[in-house]
Amino acid sequence: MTPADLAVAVLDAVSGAVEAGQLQVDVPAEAVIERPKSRDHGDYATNIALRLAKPAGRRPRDVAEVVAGYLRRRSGVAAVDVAGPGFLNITLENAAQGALVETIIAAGTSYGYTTALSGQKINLEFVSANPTGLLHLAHVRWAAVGDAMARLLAASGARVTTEYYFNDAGSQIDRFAASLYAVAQGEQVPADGYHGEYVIEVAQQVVADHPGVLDQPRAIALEVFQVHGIEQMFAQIRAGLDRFGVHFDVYFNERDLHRLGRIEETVVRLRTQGHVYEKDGAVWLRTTDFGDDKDRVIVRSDGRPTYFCADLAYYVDKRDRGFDRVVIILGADHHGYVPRMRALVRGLGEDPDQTLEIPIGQMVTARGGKMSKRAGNVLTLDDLIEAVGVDAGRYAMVRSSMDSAIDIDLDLWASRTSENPVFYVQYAHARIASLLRNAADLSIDSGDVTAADLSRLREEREGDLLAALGEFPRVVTAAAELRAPHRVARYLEELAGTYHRFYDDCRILPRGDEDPAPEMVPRLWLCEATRLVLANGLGLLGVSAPDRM
RNA sequence: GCGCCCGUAGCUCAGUGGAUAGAGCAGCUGCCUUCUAAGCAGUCGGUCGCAGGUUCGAGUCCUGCCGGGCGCGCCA
Repeated sequence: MTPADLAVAVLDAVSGAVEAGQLQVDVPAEAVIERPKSRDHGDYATNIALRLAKPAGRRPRDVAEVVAGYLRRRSGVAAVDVAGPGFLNITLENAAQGALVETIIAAGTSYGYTTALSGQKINLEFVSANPTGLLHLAHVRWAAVGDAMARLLAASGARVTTEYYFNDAGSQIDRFAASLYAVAQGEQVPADGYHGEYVIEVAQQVVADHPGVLDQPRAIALEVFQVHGIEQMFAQIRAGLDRFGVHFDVYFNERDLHRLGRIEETVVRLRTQGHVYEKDGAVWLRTTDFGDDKDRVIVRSDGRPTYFCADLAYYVDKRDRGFDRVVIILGADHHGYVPRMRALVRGLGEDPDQTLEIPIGQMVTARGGKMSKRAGNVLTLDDLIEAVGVDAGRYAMVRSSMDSAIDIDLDLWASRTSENPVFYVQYAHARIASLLRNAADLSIDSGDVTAADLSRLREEREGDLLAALGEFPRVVTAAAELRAPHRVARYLEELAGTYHRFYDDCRILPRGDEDPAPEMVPRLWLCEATRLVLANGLGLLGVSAPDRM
């Protein structure tokens, strides 16, 4: 019996009481089932009586007694106690608990997947770094978090498209081209230009690919450096993300918005809706009508649209492509962008609470390891991969809440010790894989899971492990709904610990020439179920689940 | 000045209004001739920044204050 099954049972009990006239209350849509921290409080607990007491006009403990009476009749439920202010503490029968293993084995790699978000078509944009530099730590964080989020949303039934917005037009690009040109000519990079060794490398490559470029007039040379410099930067960025295991469904070029007239269309649409005015030769959007703290320029006095204007057109384009939710992960250094974007959505006559979501992630720093000089004084994606590897890099980025600024200790994440959380989790997986190999070497046949006597799983540590495994689908759903992949990582760390404690307490394979214990087969299935959950969870984070370490 | 985020054990951080606030690391004490000790057990450690409020119940929600991070451009 899973917590979800139990929630249904609890609601059925409430319905039964209502139908029998013992309770006058609307049956709620959901019941909260939680795992009590203390084993004395049963396998599961629900606060349903506390929630129903007020609408029912009864004391919480009275409601609890009534519901408990019905719940006790449910098969699989061994005991129901009313405790404290009115909690129901529920103990399951061993067989009902053990049956979870069968559920997990049957679901296999899709255990944890739900339909919680089915019907939602979500566009998830992240990273979107300008092709004027290498990806640094903050970009890496959004890459890891965004990719995990995409996997979580998909696992919860949403249709997800991941997208990287590629700014290949505008003043930053011009500055980048000017920097390349200056370097190629052996001149000083302009003060507002780009620095770092990578600028020199790119400039040299452009010159190598286009030998006559420096003999061309300045305007033409700048164009060459711009087009091919961006091309190279973008190739490097994509290659790096590839190595990191992050693959976008769509790489969207800002240029296409210009080329296809989408920006013009958007300005016209906003003008028609009366949210636009002219001042000082520029075109302004009256975002203050919709909660922004100042109005925003969308077309500059020289006639060029602002980046913000392109962003508006991009949002409209996503909506036109049929996405009912536009999610954009941004760093805290861009959070000022949120109110104006929301204001725009209102200006278009849509409700930003329904269609737009901008999770803001706090900044990342790193210490330890050796710092790279290649990009100036910042740590790049490649530096991180070199320092700690892909698995540890991704895990380090994804295990903390986006709301927390993090400081990555490179020495810790590079270490192959228990200090390193990713090894702790991966080790549990490898340990199980090793155990299952040994079982195979001993020619042990576990048969079919449906034939195993799973009611034999009645040790306390077995119960703890079963309960932890039962939590997984809810953890995945919550992580998806709250856009909080770190919850999966924390859960896996707990699950790994619960497994290690089980392993320490419960012998599985026979020693020496002992005969196999009757618990052996059910325990082997319990191990396999745990291995599946660890592998599924790590998979959602984009981290490998090794069979050997 | 205004806005967003953070403040929880010595350190790094979990904790979608529920019971006695947790984990890892660091410190101390134990456990390997048999399934991976990259593990486990025990122990030490807290006015959940401060003060009010809402609630049967607040680390969690509201208000104010203190401290830190990040923003507030016809840059992104």
